[in-house]
Amino acid sequence: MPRWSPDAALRLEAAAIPLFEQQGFASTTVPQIAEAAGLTTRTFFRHYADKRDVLFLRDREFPHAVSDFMASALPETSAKATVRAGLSAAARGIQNWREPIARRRAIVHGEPALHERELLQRHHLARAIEESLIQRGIDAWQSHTLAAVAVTCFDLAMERWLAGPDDLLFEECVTSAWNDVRDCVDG
Amino acid sequence: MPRWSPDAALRLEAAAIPLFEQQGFASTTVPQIAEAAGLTTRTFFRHYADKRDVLFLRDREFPHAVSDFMASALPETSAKATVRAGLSAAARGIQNWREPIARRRAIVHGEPALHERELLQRHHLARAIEESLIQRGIDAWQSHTLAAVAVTCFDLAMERWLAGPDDLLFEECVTSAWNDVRDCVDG
DNA sequence: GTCTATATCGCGATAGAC
DNA sequence: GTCTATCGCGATATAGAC
Repeated sequence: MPRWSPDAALRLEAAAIPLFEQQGFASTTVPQIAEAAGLTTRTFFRHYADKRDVLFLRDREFPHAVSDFMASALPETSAKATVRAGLSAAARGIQNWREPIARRRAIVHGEPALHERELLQRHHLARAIEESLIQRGIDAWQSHTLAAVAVTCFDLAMERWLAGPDDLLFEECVTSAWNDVRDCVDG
Repeated sequence: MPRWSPDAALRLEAAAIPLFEQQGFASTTVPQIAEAAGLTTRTFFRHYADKRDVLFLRDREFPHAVSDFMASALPETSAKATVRAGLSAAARGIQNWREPIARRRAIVHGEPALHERELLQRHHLARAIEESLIQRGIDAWQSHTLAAVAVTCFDLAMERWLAGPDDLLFEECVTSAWNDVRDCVDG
């Protein structure tokens, strides 16, 4: 075993979230977070680019997960079907995480600086989807458009899911959101 | 005439943009910008919440312009038609500003911190559209969805417009982007 | 790990506009 | 006088340099 716990990033995240909830993001300092995690300020900034970043640890794996999923899809599947399958898979993957997601969302949406960061993360997700589609031989512009539509639908579905009852299936929200978008542009 | 020029915010913006272009955003300090505008650091922060904000002066009027336009539309016009008319009007409004928009875009997209801010601005725009639609009696969820689709299309159109030839009409790009989105969700 | 620059903001004072 | 925009000083925390 190493002298220091190897999960410093996770411990810092676990220390930060309750502090943000109790005192607010702005009035929580990085030294406070580091001390609560039993680490130093310097260590915090070695794991996270800035104070906001501690709330986006999980998001780092998303682009990787996207390219893994897209690479594993059957080559003959259409671009739209592939993307929809990916959205469904992502929806099923987080179905059991509603409560922590909602808590984190409350923090993020309560602070413009954090909201900004989340929107950039969503943009990076769109880029990952776009690149995977291009890898599959899809036209660049169509890939770009489809990726933008996908993240828009996912976001709409997320809002509907979190606003609904406890047993609501995220996957169904994705389908609803997709149909709503179609009706919007079509009707 | 007042002792101070009343356009302090504009002068700070005019001073900042060339500095960002020449030295980069990160290595330009607020005191530098203030000095170039003949003002003090403290004054900079009274007009702008942070250093990034100086690049988003124009965006402040966008939500207002949206609600003005939507309020002036005929009540019997459908939600979709109203939004599409709004996008076309906005497209015509900036048709002659391609070069400064492209320059500003180069700065913003070169710096993640600025890109973040732009994405938040786009989100506020979507909220403004959404609220105007609700004012017109449109269902809340449909307003939300339509607003998200609208900003997505506008953004796609902007990219296509800036990537195209000098005489390309932004309004046509909006139509193209809208059709592409429809084909994506429909096909 | 330590040191330091600089972004950010609170407070009090000032100077003209009306 | 009152109001508003500016200035100067100073304090703190982030964030990067060494």
